[in-house]
Amino acid sequence: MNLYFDVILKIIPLTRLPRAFSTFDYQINEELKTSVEIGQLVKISFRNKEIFGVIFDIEKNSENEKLKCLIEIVNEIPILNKKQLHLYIQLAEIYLVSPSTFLKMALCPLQKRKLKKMILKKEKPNIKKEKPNQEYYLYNSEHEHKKLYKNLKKTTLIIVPEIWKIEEIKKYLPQKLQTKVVTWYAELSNKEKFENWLQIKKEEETIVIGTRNALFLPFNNLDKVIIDYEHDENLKSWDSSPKFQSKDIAKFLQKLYSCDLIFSSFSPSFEKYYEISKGTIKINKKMTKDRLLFKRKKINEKNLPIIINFTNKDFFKNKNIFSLELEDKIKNSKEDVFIYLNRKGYATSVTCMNCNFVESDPLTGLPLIYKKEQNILYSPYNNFIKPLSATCPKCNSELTKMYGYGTELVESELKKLLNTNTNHNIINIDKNTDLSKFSEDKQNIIIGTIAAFKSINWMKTELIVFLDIDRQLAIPEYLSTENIWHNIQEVEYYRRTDSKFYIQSNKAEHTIFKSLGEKDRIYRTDLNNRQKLGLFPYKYIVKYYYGGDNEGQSKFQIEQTIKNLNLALTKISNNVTILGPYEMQPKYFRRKYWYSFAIKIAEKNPFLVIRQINQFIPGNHKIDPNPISLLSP
DNA sequence: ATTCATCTAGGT
DNA sequence: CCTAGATGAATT
Repeated sequence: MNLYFDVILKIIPLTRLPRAFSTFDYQINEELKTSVEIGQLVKISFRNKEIFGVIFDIEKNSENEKLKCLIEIVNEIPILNKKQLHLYIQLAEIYLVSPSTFLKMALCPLQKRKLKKMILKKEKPNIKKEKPNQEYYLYNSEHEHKKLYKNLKKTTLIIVPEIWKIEEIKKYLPQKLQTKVVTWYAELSNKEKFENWLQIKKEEETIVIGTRNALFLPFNNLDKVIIDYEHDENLKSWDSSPKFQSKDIAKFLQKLYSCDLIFSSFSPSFEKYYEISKGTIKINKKMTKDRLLFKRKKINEKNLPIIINFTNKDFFKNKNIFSLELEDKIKNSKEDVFIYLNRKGYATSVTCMNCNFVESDPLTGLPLIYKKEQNILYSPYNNFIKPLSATCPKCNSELTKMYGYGTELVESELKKLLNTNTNHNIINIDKNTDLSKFSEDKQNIIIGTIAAFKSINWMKTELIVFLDIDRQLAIPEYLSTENIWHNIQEVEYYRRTDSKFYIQSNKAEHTIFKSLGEKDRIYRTDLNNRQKLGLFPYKYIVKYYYGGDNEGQSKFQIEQTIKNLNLALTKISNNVTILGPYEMQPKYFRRKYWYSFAIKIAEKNPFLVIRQINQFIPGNHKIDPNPISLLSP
């Protein structure tokens, strides 16, 4: 074979690889040598299999190494440009994954056969904007929301937090633009992904509406990126690695394509409120003289949510979950009712009313969950099971009772309350919603978690109830206040103006409830608090964590890392502080013991610092920049 | 990560 | 002696 030895191709294989692997070296034969280019899609032999790869770099082979040979160049026109490649590499360094992870997200749907037919266009040099804009679009109604999508042009990427919102946005577009829409979300089949991917590559002008993974598609050019429902936690990849926040990635895209960037929502995130009030991001609304973003409402205004004071005593003594007032409202309702709970399951924990003892898992330290069918307590994180005792193990009091409850208990209580033979239809919604359960002619009473929001027919709903908001307020995460706030605002945004919205709580004095008529208050109070504690958005937080086979080793490992990092930090930046080490909640999870620490970065560009710091992080550690939870792995 | 080879306990 | 499952090394 006629091998060409003086050139090495640095190739990123399109297969999932651990963090430590970035590029692999290949050589190339004489006839292909002249047409080789950075960014081309190529076929390589990797682990005795033929797979695709992307040429990342072309170097001189000074060592005269013997290497495997490139099989073929799939397409002469590069599938990614240098800037895009550079971004994926940069992101890989930040999120501690192999570059192949991001390349796979960009090029995931490529299939062997069809590829040969693929026609790629040579890139046209874009006329780049002098100064790309960053703006906030606040909308208070569907009408205002639609306006955002009225004058879309060229190529626009719209990111929404959940799949079902893709269709919602699509309907907002003018008719003639709707035909140009390409959607992108994980549940598309490989075939659909390939077709949509091709369309994005081929067409000069497309409008892409998708969930967070659409951020990594290789666009030829981008005019505008819109992050809608900007307050929503699902814009964060919180459950799978790489754990990116879409809003962070969008800023990288703005640099790459020099496109406009719009964040929008009916309920701005606290972080964006901070930016708006600081003037770092422009907004489409005028602030008042007092620099308030929202108009104040009179407390007696009929459409404000109503707080029902429901003390622990009511709950324990009556053995009831509804206040009398609520029972009355539910009984007298004629149209749909939506009862919101923040978690599913039967009971969350068992507690003694006398001595406050809580039955907990000895391993994780977390409260055990009561399983009605077997009358047992169990831990969801391991196999720990324990029968429920009638008396408190600590003080022998008989007052051991459930605290916290799920949709099942609400369902059975509702049935008691309403008698079963009447004209209503009780629906318990979990993640797998069956829309056929909804009745057209009967009154629907829907019990659900946040997942139920998409199934509610708001025009038919006259009563909305938040039942156990106290439990959500007790979650020891700094973002929990903000999340509850957005939950309430989501109802406020969607519900009919003549509907009633009741919130049952034993913390009626909480700022959240005081803020219902003057929204700016909760933003300022919570932001003040975050400033004091040095949290986001005042400091950029990065969580590092590690799970080992035994507790001591995990703790030691994290302590070592912090030690090394402290030494390194003197050279990197003075504006970084370390929080921890601390054990995670739950500390035993997926057969590992988890320890963690977090860093707080007070720099304009935190990602530069993160890339430097990551060099001192061992390969077995995980990273979560801008986390939604500091405690859980 | 995933593959692929080697090792091991337990059964025939 | 065979095999399913476990363990571990290597990927250009």
